Amino acid sequence: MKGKATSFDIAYRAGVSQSTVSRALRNSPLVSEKTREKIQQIAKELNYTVDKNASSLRSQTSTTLALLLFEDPMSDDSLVNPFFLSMLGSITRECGKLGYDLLVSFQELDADWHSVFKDSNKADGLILLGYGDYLDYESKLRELVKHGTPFVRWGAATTSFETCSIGCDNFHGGQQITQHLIDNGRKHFGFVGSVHDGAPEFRARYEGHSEALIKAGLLVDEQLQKDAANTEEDGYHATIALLDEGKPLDAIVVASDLIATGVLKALEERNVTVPNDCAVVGFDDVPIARYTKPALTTCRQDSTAAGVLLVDKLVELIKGEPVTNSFMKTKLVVRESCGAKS
Amino acid sequence: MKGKATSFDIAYRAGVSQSTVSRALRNSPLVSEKTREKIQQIAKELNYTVDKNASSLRSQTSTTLALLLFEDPMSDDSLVNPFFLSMLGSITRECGKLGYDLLVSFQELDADWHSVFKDSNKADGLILLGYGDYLDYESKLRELVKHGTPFVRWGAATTSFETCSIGCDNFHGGQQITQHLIDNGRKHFGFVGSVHDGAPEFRARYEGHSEALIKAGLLVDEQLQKDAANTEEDGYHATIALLDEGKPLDAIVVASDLIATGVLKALEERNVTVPNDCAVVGFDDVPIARYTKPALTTCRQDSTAAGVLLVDKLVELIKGEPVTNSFMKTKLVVRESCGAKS
DNA sequence: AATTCACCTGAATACGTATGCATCCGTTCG
DNA sequence: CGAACGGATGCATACGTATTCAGGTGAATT
Repeated sequence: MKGKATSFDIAYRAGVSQSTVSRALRNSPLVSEKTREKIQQIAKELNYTVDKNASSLRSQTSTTLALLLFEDPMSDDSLVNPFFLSMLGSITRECGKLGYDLLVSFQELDADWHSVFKDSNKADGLILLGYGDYLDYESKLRELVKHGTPFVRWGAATTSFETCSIGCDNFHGGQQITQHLIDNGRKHFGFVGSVHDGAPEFRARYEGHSEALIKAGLLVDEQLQKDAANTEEDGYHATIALLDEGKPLDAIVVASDLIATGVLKALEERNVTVPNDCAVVGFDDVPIARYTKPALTTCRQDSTAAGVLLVDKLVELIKGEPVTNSFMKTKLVVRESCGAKS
Repeated sequence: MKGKATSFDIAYRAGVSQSTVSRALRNSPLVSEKTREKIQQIAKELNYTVDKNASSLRSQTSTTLALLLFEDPMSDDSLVNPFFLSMLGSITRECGKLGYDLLVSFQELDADWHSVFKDSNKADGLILLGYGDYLDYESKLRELVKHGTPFVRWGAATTSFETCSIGCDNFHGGQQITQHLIDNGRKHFGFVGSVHDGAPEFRARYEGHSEALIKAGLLVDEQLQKDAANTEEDGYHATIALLDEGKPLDAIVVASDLIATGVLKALEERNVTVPNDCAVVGFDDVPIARYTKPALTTCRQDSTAAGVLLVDKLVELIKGEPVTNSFMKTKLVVRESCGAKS
């Protein structure tokens, strides 16, 4: 026995043909129980493993999913959006459970990722992760569809054509968390997070936020909405700008927890007490949210469930089953920064 | 042109043989520059991608690395050790840079992961990530070595046989951070983190810690060392136990940041002010460390550099180049919890 | 006893690429 | 002028598996 054992080695030892070995190992009903057991026994003894490349080549299916992470190229340190990271855990586990391998990679927005993975048979399907609707993002999705490549993505559904999107109801979340502040007597609201050219998720949250204000008969002041990309620094600067407006302010709704950390920093620097002077709420319920100075009240997206759902739906797609978009409920997590507990 | 384009399709269009196409696409010097350009041109037009399975099967090399994460099976929520998560980012990026695909998976400790990945030709080499020296961990490493499977791991070097380990100098780190507290006048030390049957990393940190105490002529009281696995909860309970000893205590050295969050929680509950009454220091410099109530003074392991190093070394190993263990310096990060800034 | 049938098994082939070996052509050298 | 040679290409094959198709056996049916 030199080199790795092949199905021929097993066949020889079992006194059968290679075909039978292949069938036995895949639990085909075509092979009798007795020979199957014998073959599987020998396979175990030889420490045999099916050669993935040969198997995939022959069957034209790789039993592998590819997770593509899109990210702001600027943040070239290892800092990845913590929300996506925590999804990664459950995606990985779910893949393992279903017997799929998982390929992980970062993708530049301008690269031709849309053809590489499927054409090269590296993966049977794609999981797309990343905030934002970048310039040619949608055109590439369209190409995937045309190409017949199975894929799922986290985020808002595209209305223009059929894809499988899984996301949380950002509009409702924005409404929910704003309503909570209103219920606690807050009246003068600011909003920090890009609304104009950023991620559509942020926009939806803002719209939900505005809706809640309007319903409560409160003012929506566009000057109190400050853009911020999904970083602590942007949150800091946006908040400084917000405070410099000099208008009354007793609550800030922030588009993400990560941004909110910067908001808190700015408020502390300006000696604005949270939550007494001003309430702050985030979005995502990232691990850090529990540890910020006043612990952050936020709107949880269940990343674990999301990861599982993404994988399950993708596998269904691959198997040719019809799949629909799916939206998850957000859940209000009340901590200290909203002042509701005092 | 039905289905995906193959090298034969290109050959036909270029008026050459499939062999020449294969060579041209791999930039072999055997093919003339003119035909090479022509072929690459056609390949681009056809949106051709090399079939990974066929290529790997033929060449017996997959240009893929596998990242195996070992983890306490108990924590079945998506919570992964944040330190490893942050390494994942740079590992992924470095793989991309070197042209390798990356396969990510969690592994049960008892599974036969040691044979699966290499034998099945899924990956050319393995990256092993996870604290701890579990029961048959070393015996499996031994098997990998015997098998000739290239692999690298994060952690302390095994002395018993040749492997490529990359880690930080935990002993030095423990010394360093303890010395810092001593320099700031602390005299009565506790230590929280498993030393007896846990991860060897924790033990090394404890030993460095003890060494610093001894050199300074301070007491090492074994009753003030409390075991804790790498979770917030364990840190909490260990600290309660520590306080219940009733001995004087003005500094706690903690084996990891994650544990330290639990330590802080316990101290707050018992109305022990940090850092005035008692200083606390962690280890790792996890993202959360910046956000704990008094921001955590800690000992940074440069996870970005570590990830790059792991990948680079593994690729060298795969290419048959000799590789040595490598240890990274730890860096003291002074924040608020040690009291040095007041 | 001849036919059918169900149940297993084996022979042969295809998946798409990479590579050792043979070939071919034009050039240079003795 | 024939031989030797180097550069560029083609031919044929192997990588290890999955699957189609064609047997082959024994039992059951007519």
